[in-house]
Amino acid sequence: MGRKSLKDVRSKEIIEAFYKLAKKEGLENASLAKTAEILDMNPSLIVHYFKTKEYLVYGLIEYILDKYLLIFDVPKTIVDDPERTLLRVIDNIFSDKWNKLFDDSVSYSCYALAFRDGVIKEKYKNLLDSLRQRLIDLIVQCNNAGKLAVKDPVIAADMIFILVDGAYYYLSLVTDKQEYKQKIARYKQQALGHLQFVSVPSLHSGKMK
Amino acid sequence: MGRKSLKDVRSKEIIEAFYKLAKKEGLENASLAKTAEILDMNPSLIVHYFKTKEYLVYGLIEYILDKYLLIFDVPKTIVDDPERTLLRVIDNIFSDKWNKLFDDSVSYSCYALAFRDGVIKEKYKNLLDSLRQRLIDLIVQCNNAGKLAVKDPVIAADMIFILVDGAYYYLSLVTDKQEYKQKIARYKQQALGHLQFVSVPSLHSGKMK
Amino acid sequence: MGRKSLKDVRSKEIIEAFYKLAKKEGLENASLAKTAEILDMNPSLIVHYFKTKEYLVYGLIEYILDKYLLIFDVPKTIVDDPERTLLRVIDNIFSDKWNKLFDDSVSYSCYALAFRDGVIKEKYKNLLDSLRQRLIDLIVQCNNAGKLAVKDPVIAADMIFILVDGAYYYLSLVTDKQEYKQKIARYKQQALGHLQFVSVPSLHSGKMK
Amino acid sequence: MGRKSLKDVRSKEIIEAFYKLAKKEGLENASLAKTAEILDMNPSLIVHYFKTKEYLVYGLIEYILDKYLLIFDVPKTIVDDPERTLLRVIDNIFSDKWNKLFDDSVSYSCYALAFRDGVIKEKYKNLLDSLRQRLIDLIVQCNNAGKLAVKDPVIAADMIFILVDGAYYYLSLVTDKQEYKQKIARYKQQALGHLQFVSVPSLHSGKMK
DNA sequence: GATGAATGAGTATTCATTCAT
DNA sequence: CATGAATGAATACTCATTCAT
Repeated sequence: MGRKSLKDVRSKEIIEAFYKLAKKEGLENASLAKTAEILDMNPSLIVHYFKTKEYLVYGLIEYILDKYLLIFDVPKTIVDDPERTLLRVIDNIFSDKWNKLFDDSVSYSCYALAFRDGVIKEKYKNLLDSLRQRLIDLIVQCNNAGKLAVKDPVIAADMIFILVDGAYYYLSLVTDKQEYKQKIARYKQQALGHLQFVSVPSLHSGKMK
Repeated sequence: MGRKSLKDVRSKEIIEAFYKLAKKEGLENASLAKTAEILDMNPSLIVHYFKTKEYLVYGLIEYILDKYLLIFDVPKTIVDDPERTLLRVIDNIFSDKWNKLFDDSVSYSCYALAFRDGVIKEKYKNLLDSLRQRLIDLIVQCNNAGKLAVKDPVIAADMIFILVDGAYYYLSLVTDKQEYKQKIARYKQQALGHLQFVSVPSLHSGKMK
Repeated sequence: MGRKSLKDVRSKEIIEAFYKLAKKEGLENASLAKTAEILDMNPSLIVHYFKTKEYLVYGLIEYILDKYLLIFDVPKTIVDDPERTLLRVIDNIFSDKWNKLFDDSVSYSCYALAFRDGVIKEKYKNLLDSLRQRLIDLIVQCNNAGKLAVKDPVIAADMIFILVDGAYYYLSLVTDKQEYKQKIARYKQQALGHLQFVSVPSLHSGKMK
Repeated sequence: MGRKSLKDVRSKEIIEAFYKLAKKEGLENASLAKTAEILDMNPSLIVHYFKTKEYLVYGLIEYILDKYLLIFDVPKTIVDDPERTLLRVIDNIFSDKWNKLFDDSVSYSCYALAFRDGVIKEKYKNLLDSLRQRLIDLIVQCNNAGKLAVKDPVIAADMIFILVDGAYYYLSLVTDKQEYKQKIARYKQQALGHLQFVSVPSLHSGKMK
């Protein structure tokens, strides 16, 4: 597909610097000027690439939302086994690594923007729905393979994500490691409860990579 | 000696104007200057009462968090009946009025602040925990009254709030009224599922006001 | 003379706090508000005592200038011996203690004010002239006592103070202790050179307290 | 690439306006905003060139200190004659023009800053020392040319500048022209006294321009 | 593609001061 | 005597953006 244009490279560089900055100082304090300083470039150059700050924020949000899709990343070796894939996805969601992928402050700040910016709102809605859709697909596959007996995969997927979002909302405030571990395990169990396994699965199969 | 203290009155006035502004333009765009303009007062007067913007934000957050406790407001007539009270609280949580009490943008923006400000973080943690505690108390009362048979009220209360927070996270993006209604009903049902009613309660008692 | 009025006590308290503040943050950054905070009092109270900031500054300057007259403080035991008194005064001027009496930053800042404020200018002029006059008086006494043979006491006194002011101007920048000691000794010697002693005095007699 | 750099030109323009302002209203009342207004430019442009007010003050101090070196400016015609050059330098120092080069208020205000700002302190120390060094060099040249017989040029130069700084400290308060003239002449004579001329020089050669 | 000049609006905060109590 | 309310002007600085080169 040819080499990436300088524009793409630069743009990503800028977005990443902007994200880093937002992580450190809060999205509301992340400015073009500071971003440019980090990159040792002229602020006008950022404008050159993004036209306005608004577009840079859009870029940031896409950058963040893209990360969400990583929950569905599973080792190639299990990709053909829907049950193990599904379990691995659930593992991913409730893993530490997953939680660390996002900066809580930036995430909620971006989410807050959705309510005053239609473009952002749509991006988020699309993401949340496509996350659900992919989970639905997985459940259906498992159903078809006789591994699951989920009556309404749409509802099941929705309930699982409701659980996940509510779980992280609370967990993000929990500092005690023991408490955190205990609670996340419980939430995960609840999530699994929404999937009717035909036989008890080899739990945590995802770890066998 | 000294002039009559207007501190409480004025402070509340300012916080409310600040909140109104944040609702309209976003928390990150709500400034002391604009707030003062709304109130037709000098910006320095706000500083006189709040010292710095930070403290005004603290004030705002307390103002918002206080509203959360309104879920537990039930008519005096049912306050002695733990079962009806509990049902009414669940009704409150999933009611439209409740949802409208909060501005989503401001809520998530404030929540985002918790991750870079220990004081705010603590305020939120305290709130979320005291919400849970009050629900636990209610459940225990119902248990004692023989209306519920909840084995672990702590876990039940936690699970219900996880559900609520996750639910509103998603619902806040749902614009279609039909879809909204349908989903919220399902989430409510799930919440009720965490409470083991001894006999089927007269549902939606909350509507009897 | 009765007891000191509260007004005098308070005023002095305020001036001292203001001086302390100016020492720490610079005169240009010393404000009524900060001064009041140090004293844990209401800013309006300072205004109550001093009417405006200008008068507080006048107060500060008088407070500082009064300190200058301490050079002429000598032990009672030698006050009747003009030669020993004179030597002691010279000692005082070039002593460490003397130098530490003044904060350089505040001193020069105050002096700078003299050029845009007639009242301050006059205060300084009066001080510098009265310092000279007192030195003149001492020299004349010594002349009369046959200890000195200074032809023109007026010029001698003036030259000594010129030396002192120039010396401290430079010395205030010298951080090396060795260099400081060496230079101040030389300047003192120069100052003494302006006084024609009839017989070699017992040097540093001032230390014999 | 990039626009033509106006940095040097603009910076000087700004510093000069700032100095003018400080002369008129006092350094402590000289603000970026007022400076910008004088220049009919936006305050943020000053920040563009100086980053913070602190750096503008540094610029001002350098601007002032540079002026001091003008004492050593002598006509080309006498630059090869060390004795005449030296005399001319002494003339410069005690000339009216010299005195008028500096605004007393701004000078002492800047000097006051040295005691709370290491950078400024160093700048001043460097200046005072390099002034001394240049005078030392001149004296040594005169010594070598057999015009002077100064035993310790280092001390001589130091003493002369001590005299100068002390002299101007007092003179800046003297308003009576007659008194001023008389005193400055005396101080100059004292300064010359530190230089051992082998033969009586043609005094005031500096006036022969 | 990149830099620096320039703008103009905006920020939180500080200040001295006045006035009512 | 002392406090707190209130003002209005001022501060340094930041910001996103535009434009010339």
